[in-house]
Amino acid sequence: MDEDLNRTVSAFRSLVTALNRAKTHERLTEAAGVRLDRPDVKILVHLLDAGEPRRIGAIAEGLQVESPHVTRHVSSLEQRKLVERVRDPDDGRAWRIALTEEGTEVAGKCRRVTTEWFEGALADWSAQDRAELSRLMDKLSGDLCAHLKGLMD
Amino acid sequence: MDEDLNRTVSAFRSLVTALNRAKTHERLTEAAGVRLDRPDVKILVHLLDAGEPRRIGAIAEGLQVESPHVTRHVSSLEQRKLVERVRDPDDGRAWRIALTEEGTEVAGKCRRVTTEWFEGALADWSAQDRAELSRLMDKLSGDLCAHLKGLMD
DNA sequence: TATTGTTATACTCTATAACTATA
DNA sequence: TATAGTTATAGAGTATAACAATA
Repeated sequence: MDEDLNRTVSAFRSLVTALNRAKTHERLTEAAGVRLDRPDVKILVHLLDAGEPRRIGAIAEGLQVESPHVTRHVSSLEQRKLVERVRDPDDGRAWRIALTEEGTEVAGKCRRVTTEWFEGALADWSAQDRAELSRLMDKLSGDLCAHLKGLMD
Repeated sequence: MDEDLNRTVSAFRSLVTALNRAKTHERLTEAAGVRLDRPDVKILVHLLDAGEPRRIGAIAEGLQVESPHVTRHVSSLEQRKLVERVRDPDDGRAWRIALTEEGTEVAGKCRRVTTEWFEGALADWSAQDRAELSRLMDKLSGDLCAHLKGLMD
């Protein structure tokens, strides 16, 4: 009977529920001043975090979705000039998806909105608690993702 | 430039990505030995956490979804005898959704699987880190949910 | 007529399967 | 013929709108 564990899981569930809400995404795009659906935002922010152009398969792997899904959204982002296809330097016959200048700006705005939400929530926290949260969340992420990956094979 | 903040957000995103994956839900239902879709599981676990029968509107509010969505899934769960409608003690003309005995068992299995994933990930952690994670995650959940709720009006 | 829930409908998100291209 | 990606299709998830019921 681990009370800490239950509280952790339950708090995590509440967070996910609040952040996955449709209205939450509306607020995000409103605040960022863009008109993008959720997969679009995920792909742009993923590319921004990666810091370099990535192949379709790598994006799908990173976002844990199937590649046709990525293909469709990348095509639409490409039409809107937010991403473009560039040659893969490691493999001349392949392409990578790169953020355009505008895409970089839009991705930055979207990422910033989420970050600001966390920032707002943590505003009254001590520097020590913020540092501890960061350390433990990062550790949890690493350990839980590894644990789950182990279950998938 | 808050490095802790970025790490917190980014770790959180990874966790959500891994847990929202379609295959993750497959593993959950496999491990629990049930055949339920994601909304079904969410509703059952929500009722179990609540510890008492709840009205449709309250479930929708708790899960942050619209009520027609809850209506549909509750109807299907009712047909499968996992939930049943009982009179609202506070308001004789209204109904509440209650877990049946079997529903309680199924909900418990589902909740336990997720809890065990976290448990597995935290197995090597010190008791102190586990307690700190629980405290900080709970605090984050409260503060961030409140912060977001403030943005929704 | 205000509240709560339901029915009907449509849109968004994501998966699977079948196909294409390229080496 | 393996690999990466695309096209086509279908299913899951959730929202909106219109309606019904009950007080």
